[in-house]
Amino acid sequence: MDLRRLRYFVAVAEERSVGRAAVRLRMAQPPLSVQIRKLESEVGTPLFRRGARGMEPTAAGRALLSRAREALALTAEGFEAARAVAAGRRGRLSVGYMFALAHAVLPKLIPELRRSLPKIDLEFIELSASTREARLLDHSVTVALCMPAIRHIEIEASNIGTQRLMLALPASSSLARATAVPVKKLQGRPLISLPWPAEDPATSVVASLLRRHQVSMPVANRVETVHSALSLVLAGEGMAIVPACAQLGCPTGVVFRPFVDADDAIDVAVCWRRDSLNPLVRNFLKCAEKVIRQV
Amino acid sequence: MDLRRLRYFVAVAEERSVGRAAVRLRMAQPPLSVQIRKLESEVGTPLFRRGARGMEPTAAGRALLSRAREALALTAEGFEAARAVAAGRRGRLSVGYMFALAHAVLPKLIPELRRSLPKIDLEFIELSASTREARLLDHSVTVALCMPAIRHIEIEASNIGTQRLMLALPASSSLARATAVPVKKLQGRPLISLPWPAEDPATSVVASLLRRHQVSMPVANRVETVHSALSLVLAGEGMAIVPACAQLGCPTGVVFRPFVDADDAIDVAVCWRRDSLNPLVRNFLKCAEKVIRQV
DNA sequence: ACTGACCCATACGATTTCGGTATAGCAAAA
DNA sequence: TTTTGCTATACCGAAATCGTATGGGTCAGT
Repeated sequence: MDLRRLRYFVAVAEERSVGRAAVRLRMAQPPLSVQIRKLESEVGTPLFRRGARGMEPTAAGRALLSRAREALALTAEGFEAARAVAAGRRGRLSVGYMFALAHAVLPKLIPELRRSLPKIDLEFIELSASTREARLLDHSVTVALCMPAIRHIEIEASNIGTQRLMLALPASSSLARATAVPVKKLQGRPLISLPWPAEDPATSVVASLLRRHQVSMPVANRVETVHSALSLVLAGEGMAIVPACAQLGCPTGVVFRPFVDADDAIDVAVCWRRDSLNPLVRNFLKCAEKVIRQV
Repeated sequence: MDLRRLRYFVAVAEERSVGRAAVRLRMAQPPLSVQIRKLESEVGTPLFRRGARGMEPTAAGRALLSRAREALALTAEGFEAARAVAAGRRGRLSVGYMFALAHAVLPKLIPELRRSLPKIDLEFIELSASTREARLLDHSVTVALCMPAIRHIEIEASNIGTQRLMLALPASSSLARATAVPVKKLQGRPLISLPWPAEDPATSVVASLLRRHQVSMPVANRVETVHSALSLVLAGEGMAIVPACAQLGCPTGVVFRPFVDADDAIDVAVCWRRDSLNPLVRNFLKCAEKVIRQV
């Protein structure tokens, strides 16, 4: 059961001649003739009818022929598939993303991925900040789109862009009349807080913004997602400080204002397991960087 | 692209260990290790992650694995299919039959064929006497069921049984009152003739029967099939001398009577091209002989 | 009928490839 | 650290493969 013999067999069957098949296979005729006979003795039945004008496959030969062709194609495809997977052109890529980035990023990111990596098996899952980390660690997502990057010993991250922080507030609020708001004006107003690691000043851009301006805002609510925060803003529970991209797909009745005296930004990052040697991660990063630049 | 390497690869992937796979393949571990590395260099990418506890297929390895399994199964099946075709257990068998045999033979023959040759691709085509020969010669049917055998230089035949000749006549005929009819009584009565080769006395059993009894019957009509003959008998056009099996499925109003003084019979034969080395023919013959004995 | 053309089969020597034994190298468990 | 359990490398003998030379059979044309 040798694949080379099958290749020889297919060539002879197609050329209906050992001599012509030998030319096609770039080899001499006698060894090819020997291989065909070996195949026949291995199968246990003649595969060709020999005539003075060439060889004609028997019914048994035709039965083998179609399967031999398939087997050859299948192994060639198997090799190609292995190479494609190794190069990150194929495989399964599961992306955990946060809702806040959905409207801003996905409509550009997904077409770009489909274009440059057409054969991959792509899956997007919306996950809250806390579950993105867990799903990354248990391998149920390959990469995560985060703001900011997940900080964890087993997780590696790459910043692919930034989003300016803006104040989200009800359209009816008196602060909404100005096109930009001084940070000081937030003093004492209730804040809808997102689950950023407030303990770590380096990552909590909101906390450091307020601290730098010596402003304190009582936390009115803690929510998991930017989307939830905006709902509570609309409900009049308070204000939120969120990335600019949250404007897209935001309910009417909530308006966004930049700060007069601050242009703090939050990092947009792609995160993945440090031990994930999946080359798709690298290709995904390239696409994501290209897309984020355009946002 | 060697099938042996793929077999080795599948074994290693399944055992997740070169050593255990070597045991399964009944070979030593080092050459197996070499073959795996050769496969990897041929594909151009690592297929396993080597650890101290064994080998684990990479994503690329898994992509190849499923296709390698299929390719192996396909070639094994190809070999088996070729053997089955050679042994006549598989293939396409197209049977041309005459309507007169349909009711008597087919209900027993077809189930027997399906039972003893379950994998063959079976086709039954009703053909008139003249077309059976043509379709046999142009390969569009494999075998033909005939009464009597086709005589042709390229066609071989095997008699598998006989059918007694009987007189088919209208129930209203005066001759129908007796349970058996003397041949002499047919003198001068119109005959519905079938296209048997009247020129050749050896094959034309009807002509020889009449000649032996020195009886002559004017030919009222010539028809292609026994079925047509019976229709004309019913229509009062004359009488027909037909094989006994035509009684089955015969229209009411036509009765069959044996001859008092003759028990001539016509051969039932299976015919096939002399150059058709199709082993299915042999197996078909066995089935047909078994079935005809029971009729 | 004979001859030439064509094609497949066989023989044999040279090369490549493969499998076995011995052993080194390496990482995790004891 | 030592032991254990893997895989990888080195080398040699055996087997398979390929190329050249040649035999043998069939068909077509003279």
